[in-house]
Formats: sequence, C-alpha cells, structure tokens
Amino acid sequence: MNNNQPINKPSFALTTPLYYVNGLPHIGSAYTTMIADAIARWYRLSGHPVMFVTGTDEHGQKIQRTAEQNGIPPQEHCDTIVHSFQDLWQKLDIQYDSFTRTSADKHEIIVKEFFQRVSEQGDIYLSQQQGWYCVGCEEFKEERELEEDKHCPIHTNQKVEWRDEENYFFRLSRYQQQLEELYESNPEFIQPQSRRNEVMNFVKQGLQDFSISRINVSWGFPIPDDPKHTIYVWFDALLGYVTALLEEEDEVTLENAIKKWYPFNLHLIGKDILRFHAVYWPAMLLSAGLALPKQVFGHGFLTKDGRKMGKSLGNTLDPFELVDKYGSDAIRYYFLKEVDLGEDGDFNEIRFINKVNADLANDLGNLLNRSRGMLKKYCTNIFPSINEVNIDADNPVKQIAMVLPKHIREAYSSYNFNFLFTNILTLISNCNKYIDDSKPWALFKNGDQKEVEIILYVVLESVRFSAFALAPIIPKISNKIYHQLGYEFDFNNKELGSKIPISEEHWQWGQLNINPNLPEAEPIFAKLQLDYDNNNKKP
RNA sequence: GGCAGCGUAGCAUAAUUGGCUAAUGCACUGGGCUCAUAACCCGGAGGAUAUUGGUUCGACUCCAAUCGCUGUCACCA
Repeated sequence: MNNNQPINKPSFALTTPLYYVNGLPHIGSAYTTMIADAIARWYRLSGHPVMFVTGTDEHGQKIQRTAEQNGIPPQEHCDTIVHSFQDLWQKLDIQYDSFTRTSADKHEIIVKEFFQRVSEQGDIYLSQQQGWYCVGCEEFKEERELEEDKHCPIHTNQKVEWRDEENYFFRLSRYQQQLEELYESNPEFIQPQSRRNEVMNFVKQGLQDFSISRINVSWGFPIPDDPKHTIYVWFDALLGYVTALLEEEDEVTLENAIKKWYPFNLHLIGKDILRFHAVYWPAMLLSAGLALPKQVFGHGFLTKDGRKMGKSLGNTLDPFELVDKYGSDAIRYYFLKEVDLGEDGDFNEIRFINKVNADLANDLGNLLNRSRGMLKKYCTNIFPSINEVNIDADNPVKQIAMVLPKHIREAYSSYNFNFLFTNILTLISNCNKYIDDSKPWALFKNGDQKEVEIILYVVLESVRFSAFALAPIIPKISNKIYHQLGYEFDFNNKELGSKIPISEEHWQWGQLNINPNLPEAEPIFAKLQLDYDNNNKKP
C-alpha cells in the first residue's frame, strides 16, 4: 500500500460572514461558523484543498461612536473585540484558513482597486440622499417605518437624524436582467429554495441603485479622489472575502487575490443578510468583471426555549458560557443535528442534554465501551485478524454499513446533516441490537471464539467508521475513539485527509486493523449534567 | 394589507407521483439481559395529521374557506 500517494481533487473555498465588531460574538455567529467549519473539515478529510474564510467587519459610524463612548480609538476597540472572536473560534475548534479584517491595510488597496474598476464601468455616480438616518442601523429609514416620535423601531433608545447629503451610488439597476438570468440558469445559486423565491420576487419588482458612501464618518476608507466621503460598510465588507485570499508574500492586487481560490464555492450566511449576498454582491462582481460565487446559503435563526433571543428579552445564549459548561463537541453536535439547516431552530437546555447524552454517551460511547470490555475479556492476546471479506454478506450490520459511505458523502455534499446523523445513528443502534441478539457472552462460554471475534470486529469497525464520518462535527470525540481503537490519529490535523489511505480507505467500512496494544478502555464522552443551581436562578 | 410558506403524539422530525394498521428519536412506562457510561434490547401507552366542507374506490398529501404562526415587501454582518 502506498501511503504517500498524493491526491488531486478540486479545491473548495467557503466563507462565513465577516462579523460586525460592535459587540462580543453571539450564538448566531457561532452557529454559522460551526456549520462552515464542519463543511470545511469534511472537504479536507475527503482530500480536497480547502480555503475557509472568516473574519471581521470593522468600519462604520456605529463602531466609531461605540469607541468614542469608551474613550478609545476605533482600532483599539476593534482589536479587543476581534480577540474575543478568535478566542471563541478556538474554544469551538474552528479551523479557519484565513481570518480577514476590513481594517487591514491591504484591504484598503483591494477596495480601492475594485472601486476603480466599477467606476470605470460607469457604475458609480454622485447624487443626493435625503432622509431620516438611524446611526444604530447605519441606514436611511422610510418615514412610515419610524415610531411616532421619530425613533427607529430597532433602536428605540435613540432618535433618527435628518440627513441631506451627497452620496455616491452604485448602479444596481443596470444588473437586474443579468441577475434574473443568473437565478434562472443556476437554481442552486440561492439556497434553500424558499429564500431563492424571495430573492427572485424582490428582484422582479425592480432594482434601485444604492448608496455606497457616507460623509462625516472618519472610520472607514475614503472614496478615491473625494476623501470627504467614506466607503459605506457593504461595499467595504463584502470585498473582505476577496482580500482574505491574498497570500502573505503576494503583492496586494485584485489579480493576485483571485489567482488561486477564487471564485468561492459557498457563502454561508444568516438569512438576514441574504439580499446583500444574493443581489448586491453578484451585481458588484459583474460590474468589476469578476466571477460569481457558486452558491449562497442562507441558514435560519436560533431561538431559545421557543422565543426569539434578544438583549431586551434578556434571554440571550452566551456561546462562551455554553462551551465552558458543556464542551465544544456537544455544542457542535447539537446545533448541527437538531437544527435543520435553512430552518429556524431552537435551543432548549434540557433537550440539548437529553439528546447529546442519548446519542453520544448511551448509544455511541457505551457501544464502544461495552465492546472494548468484551474484547478484553474474551480475546485476551488473541486479536481478531478479520476483515470485511470474512464477514457474511447477510450479517445484519454489514448490510447496513456497506451502503453507508455513499449516503454519508451525499449528506455532506448537500449539507443535509439530518440525513447524515440518521444514517450514523441507525448503524450504531443496529450494532447495539446485534450484540444483544447474538449474545457474545454466551458464545464465549460455549467456546465459539470465532463467532465472538466476528461480532466484536463488526461492532468496533462500525464505531470506527462512525467516528470517521462524524469527525468534521465532533473532532475531539472522534480522536478519542480512534485512540481507543489503537490509531494515533489527530482529526485536528488539517493535512490528515490529503493522502489516499485516509481520505479513501477510511471512508470505507471494513478497514479496521485491531492493534494488539490498545490503551485502557475509558469512556469517550462523559454524560452532561444539568446545572440545577444555575437553572434555578432564572425565573 | 400584497406575495410566499407552514400547522403531524409532551418535544423534535418522517411519510417517493394521492394507496398496507400515519413512521422515527427523545421524554414516559412494563419486562428482559448482564458485555457496558443506572447502559443496552424487547414490549406498551400516547394521534379526529389545526378546523370545516369538498374531489376520489381511497386524502397528511389535491381543492375551497376559516383560525393560528412565519418569512418578505430597498440599503438590519
């Protein structure tokens, strides 16, 4: 077997949004990032070169004012918040390949070059923008959406301000037809389907140009040749994806940025910012003559105990607290399994604990633990030298297992995590049933050693396969399982999947080689306990 | 208000183009087993599939109305 055969698969580039640094990271940002990380990990493990981009969006009047209130320069404010994002990503085992910040020097160069290109197309012009402006939202409001006393409905604590100013506009209206053709000829471009319909309806109604500059905002990039204007947040922020692709040693040019990974295969976003990614962004790229991303996926929102989360309701879910309390794997597992990507999903602490304990401790963890126990008792120093070929085709577990790799790949490549978990849990549950039905303890007493060995092989291999398939979701647990089976694997090693024996062979069922020197059996996932004290504190 | 979508056991989800007794997991409950993390296995209970009417040999599925919920209707990372 050639262990060093390189593989050559198409690359995959994906992004999360660049998160706005007006506050500490919230659970919604964590949710998006966990999904993106799982997708990125799956592609890497399957042998694809991956570029996973995340980062922060740092400009705008809102940041400027927050910093002023705290008596610090905006850059300092951003640095602090950015650290907390990076800290959280580390706690959640997020493996990004590029972390991009819109306050970076090189980003300014990219933005200016892009602006220049769009400008040369005649897609930028100066005009007058009048209206009520909410600094909190950083946008103009229609009279009808305001509360009676001129307060913004979202930021009820501050009045909107009347603005009458010159703004630069982007000629979005010019791209209506091209966008419609894009949606029509690429049905997968906007996912899920329901959101595609919304966007298409929106575009069909006609597109207005949108303003891309502000005056009296110092925290941002000046418009080339007209420095009293600052480039507005969207034009700036979306381009952060492109800046992220620059290599350290590259001269900072648009051409260099897009030379390797561009265009993106996937922009994973929350449904609130779908329009910017599915309408404005492709139009901007069309104008600049750049290729379009393959897909924009707008996922749903999270609720807590069935209610919207919000500071005013005081029911936010703090991701730092959650990960400190329960660990990254449990959280990653729950949010990917129990929330249907695309739909809104709910977090309920009791259900969270029940599900995670049932699946990871009772079913999967205990399955490994009980079979490791039997291996020790029944196969002392006689380790089964069995492989897939020795196992009857009508073995109930093998029958299920042999078709799994295909389903797992389908599930990952279509982001159908429900399907993924259903398949794995069916395998695990059938292994538990298989043990109970075939009673290896009785076979052992009868002296049917070979039978016992086959049963244990089938089960342990199924656990291995499950660990491999779930490694993009629960890397720590998968590491522990592999360790228990005698492999020294690190699923946090980004290079792991880049060799054929891993990315191809381990995806198959029937690969297990039981190492005679197994470590002591120990539980791979301790059951979570509901924190009663903390829970009772809350009304 | 216009447009779009949704309503299935306590909870979360399934049911190819209408077709076996509406399925699965969690939670609940009776039993079994002993290899195991009080685990696992078998069984049970729990449903007018939101309501009403219609089409059909047959409706969770199609049609209509009603009630309830959600999204969207221009610049909310």
